[in-house]
Amino acid sequence: MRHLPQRRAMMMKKDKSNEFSKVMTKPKAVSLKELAASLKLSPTTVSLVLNAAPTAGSIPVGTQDRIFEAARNLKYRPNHIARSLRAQRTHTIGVLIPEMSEGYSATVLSGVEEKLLEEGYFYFVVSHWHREELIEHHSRFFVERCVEGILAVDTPQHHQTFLPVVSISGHDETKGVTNIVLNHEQAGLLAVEHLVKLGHKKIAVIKGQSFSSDTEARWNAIRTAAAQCSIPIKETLVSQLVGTNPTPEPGYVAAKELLAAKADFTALLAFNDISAIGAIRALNESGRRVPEDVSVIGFDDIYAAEFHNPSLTTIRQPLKEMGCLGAEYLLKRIRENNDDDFPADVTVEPELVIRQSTAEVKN
Amino acid sequence: MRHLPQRRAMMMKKDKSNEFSKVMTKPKAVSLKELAASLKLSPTTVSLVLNAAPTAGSIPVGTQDRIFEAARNLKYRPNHIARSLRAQRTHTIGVLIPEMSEGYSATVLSGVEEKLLEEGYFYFVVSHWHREELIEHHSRFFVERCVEGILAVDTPQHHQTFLPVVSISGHDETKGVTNIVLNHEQAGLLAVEHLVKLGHKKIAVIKGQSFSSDTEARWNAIRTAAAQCSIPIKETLVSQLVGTNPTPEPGYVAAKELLAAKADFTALLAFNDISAIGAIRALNESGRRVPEDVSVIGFDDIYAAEFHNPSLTTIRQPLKEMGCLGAEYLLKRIRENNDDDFPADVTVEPELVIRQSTAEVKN
DNA sequence: ACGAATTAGTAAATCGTTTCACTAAATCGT
DNA sequence: ACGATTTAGTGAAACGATTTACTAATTCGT
Repeated sequence: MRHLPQRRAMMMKKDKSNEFSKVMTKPKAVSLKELAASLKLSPTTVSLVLNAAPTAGSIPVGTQDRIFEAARNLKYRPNHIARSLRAQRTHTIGVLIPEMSEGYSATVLSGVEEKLLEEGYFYFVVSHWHREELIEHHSRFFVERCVEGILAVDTPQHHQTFLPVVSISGHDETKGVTNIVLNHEQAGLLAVEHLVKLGHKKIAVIKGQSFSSDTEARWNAIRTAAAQCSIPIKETLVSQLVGTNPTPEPGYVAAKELLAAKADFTALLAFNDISAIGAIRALNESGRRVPEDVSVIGFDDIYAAEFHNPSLTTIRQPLKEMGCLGAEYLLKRIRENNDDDFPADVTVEPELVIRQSTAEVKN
Repeated sequence: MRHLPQRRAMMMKKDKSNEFSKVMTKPKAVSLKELAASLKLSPTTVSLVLNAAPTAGSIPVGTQDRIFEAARNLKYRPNHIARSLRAQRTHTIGVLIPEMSEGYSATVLSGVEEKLLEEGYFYFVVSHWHREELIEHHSRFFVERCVEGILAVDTPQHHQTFLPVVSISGHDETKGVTNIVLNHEQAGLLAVEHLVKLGHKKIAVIKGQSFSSDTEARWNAIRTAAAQCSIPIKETLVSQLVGTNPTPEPGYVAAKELLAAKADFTALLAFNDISAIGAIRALNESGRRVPEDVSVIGFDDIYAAEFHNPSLTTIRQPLKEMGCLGAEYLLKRIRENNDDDFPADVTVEPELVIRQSTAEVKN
């Protein structure tokens, strides 16, 4: 009397797992051990064959085929966690970014993803919103999760880890960290020369936020380039982005400040495209047209730049490529784990993209 | 005589690990076993105490303190991989997105990230570029990596997995999948009513790409709303986005088509903000001003919308909130692993954001 | 003062792989 | 025909945690 209901229950369960209209009830992935048992072989043999280990040469082709077939039939998928634990390799890296929603990090990430997937790596992303303690906190989690390396995007270098680190648009001289950086001198020169060629002499500048890694380098490059062109930047024509708002709003505010100070300029060099967009809004509101009254040039060439109105003249950074490169160097470092003789810097070249936001100076 | 050199060696090693000029030489994370050994306790005890297991009540406070102190001193961090293997819980989920660089997915992701980190979860993201085989391929990798659930963003639902799945802006009736969706009817109504109130009667529409999950629902909603307002959409005033280009380019092309067909319209309902931006470009090029000659309304309210020129009137989708909600429901599903009685849909409300790209119809 | 309950732990199994060190049987060389 | 190779595998120990089921010593209740 006892086992009858039980058999019934079993059958119902089985039916259910075949029934398509019902949610599958955990088919519970098949393990190597189970696969081996079904073949009446040891897990060792199966593992060797499936991983095409050199030792597997001694296993006859017939057996190998049986193994492959069974693996396919039972839909065997090796458990990556177990494998990671045993092999002490997770094929995972951690990526630190300031925040996600604005185009810069996202574009870099698309490059990172492309390269990593090619090589069988996955990645965790976390945003730190420019908060020092979050950077540290997340780095620790990365270590706990056994990532094999860290990619820091526009993120100041914390305290050093024993993990390989590659930094994209970082400017830390921390020993052992490879920085993927733009040739800022060239970028500054391209921007300033472009404006000078158009006849501009009164050039205003919006510097980046103090926490942004590129701020200093870009500002220095612009100053140097301006000096070279004999039109040094006037102190009164310099404004700076403040706050962590990732929208064009800080650029808007910075331009408003310039305008409020009755600054006299015919061209504006914004820290990046996002802030250029904000600045254009401010200029328009004050009755100045871009580019007729003021030429505006941005940096980065994010997607929005091309389709903004007016479309943005900008100094293009190859963001996706930088992501690719960052991932590539990090993987290289992970593989050859000698930490020395890795380049401290890898430089990529900027490109002047001329669109509608700059024009010859009037009169 | 024997232990002296040994002590010396130990000291040197210690010095080296404090030396800042050298790259740290793999301090090799300390394991539970080592920590336990250093305390002359068993791993069991240490584990129990550190995890505040109920059984740990019987361990005297003094010992507990010793354990905590040693853990701090040796910088013990539990190995998440080992823990995952044993507990069969990875605290990781997989997120599928079409692609990263454009604002939509990135904004959703920022919501996802926020919620997940709160709950101690990390996530893998992968892009499928609208390619069916990549969706399947990545899903398999997710299973291999033992993610606890999958969040599909604007991604058609493949074959069913045994993993919990929550879909954001998906429209599949796959059993057991919870969809986070916009109230499309309301969205369509808001858009159409807004234009009608401004006096528009000749309304053109740019439909989304055929692969985009929202395309059909949005189109139906718009048609229904227009019919309700007694200004049915004319076939000749409908265009559609084509191609996977994530920039405004498809919108530009779609608008060009409308113009080439000499379509007569005073308002344009674009599939989303990105395509609205492209469409505005096309309209401007053909000499039509926005909003003076043509009113344009977008969908989504991505960051770019507010600062575009003209700023975009749009139907806001709470993208970040949808990300949050998606993560929340997925986690809920993971925790209570009864797969039934989960909502098939969770609806969020759209909001009309009036900016500069729409205006009263002329004459 | 005796058994019961509590205190303070520990040993060993387990999660799913990989891999090192084996072995038993068959084949080969001479 | 004998030892040496090769063939076709296997057993068991990792990897670093968690957890179940113990034990030995002490304290408690009566």
